[in-house]
Amino acid sequence: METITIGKLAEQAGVNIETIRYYERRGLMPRPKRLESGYRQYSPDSAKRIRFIKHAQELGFSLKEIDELLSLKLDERTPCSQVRKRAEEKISEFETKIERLQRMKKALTKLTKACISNGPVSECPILEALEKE
Amino acid sequence: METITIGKLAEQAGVNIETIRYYERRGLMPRPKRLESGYRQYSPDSAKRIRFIKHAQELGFSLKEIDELLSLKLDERTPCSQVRKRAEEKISEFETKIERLQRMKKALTKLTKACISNGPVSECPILEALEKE
DNA sequence: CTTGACTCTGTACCATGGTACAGGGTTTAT
DNA sequence: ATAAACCCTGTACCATGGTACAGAGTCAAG
Repeated sequence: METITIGKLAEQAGVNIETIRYYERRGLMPRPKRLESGYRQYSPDSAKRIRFIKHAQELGFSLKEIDELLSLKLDERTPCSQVRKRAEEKISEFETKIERLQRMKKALTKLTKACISNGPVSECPILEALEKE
Repeated sequence: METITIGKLAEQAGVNIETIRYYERRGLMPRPKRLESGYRQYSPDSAKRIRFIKHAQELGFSLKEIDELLSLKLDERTPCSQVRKRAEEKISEFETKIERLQRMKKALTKLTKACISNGPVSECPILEALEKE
């Protein structure tokens, strides 16, 4: 199994080297094996984890929340009921976000249509989009 | 038309007074009319705008991006083609976010099912969720 | 066997998005 | 008419999520 250095990993994941070390300090990336020199060695799919973090941030999750998401897994130490409860909470957060994004999308779609047809549209249509709970 | 003070507005919108003044400085909230005393007067639906900002932040938009969203409207000064182009860009951003959230949701749904049935599931299922572009 | 590109730790600094006074004026309820 | 509860501006501070050195060691190509 070949391994890569932090520089390569940073390149592959599209982030700064310092960001990876920062995630390690925060506990978001596991502490990797080291060479005798102290150099970190990563498996190439560590990049997946970094990209996940980056994407989740773009969806409005904090690093703390992302940590919680990444910890959601079945193992011997955590009772299934607890895993399920936490997963279900997250699922409903996702649903709320999806709905809001869909409303925003709809509002802007309406705007582009009004635009083409020179039809009427409210002053700032997107503003209404997230209103009704 | 009745108006409200900044304190009432903050209460209705569920934010700190200072946050409203901060948004005003940032240009996210329009500068309101003032009483002779200097007190800001808001219309009650200013709260809508604040809630929009808060929700959009939860969806991963920065204040700068939110400003752009709020400026997307038809008016005399902006050519329709430009409004449309910008709206379409935003729409496709929304779509990317929606898709990613749906993948994450699916991954966790799978986890909860595996959980109930004691079925197999990958070590960290959510990690795969945002992978394939 | 050296030179350049890499890595290490530690600490300092930065941008964003607020939040918290201080010091002063205003409004309102009693 | 006076206290409590507001509001004003200005400036300082804070948390989060990085980013940037400094000073020192390591690796790999010529």
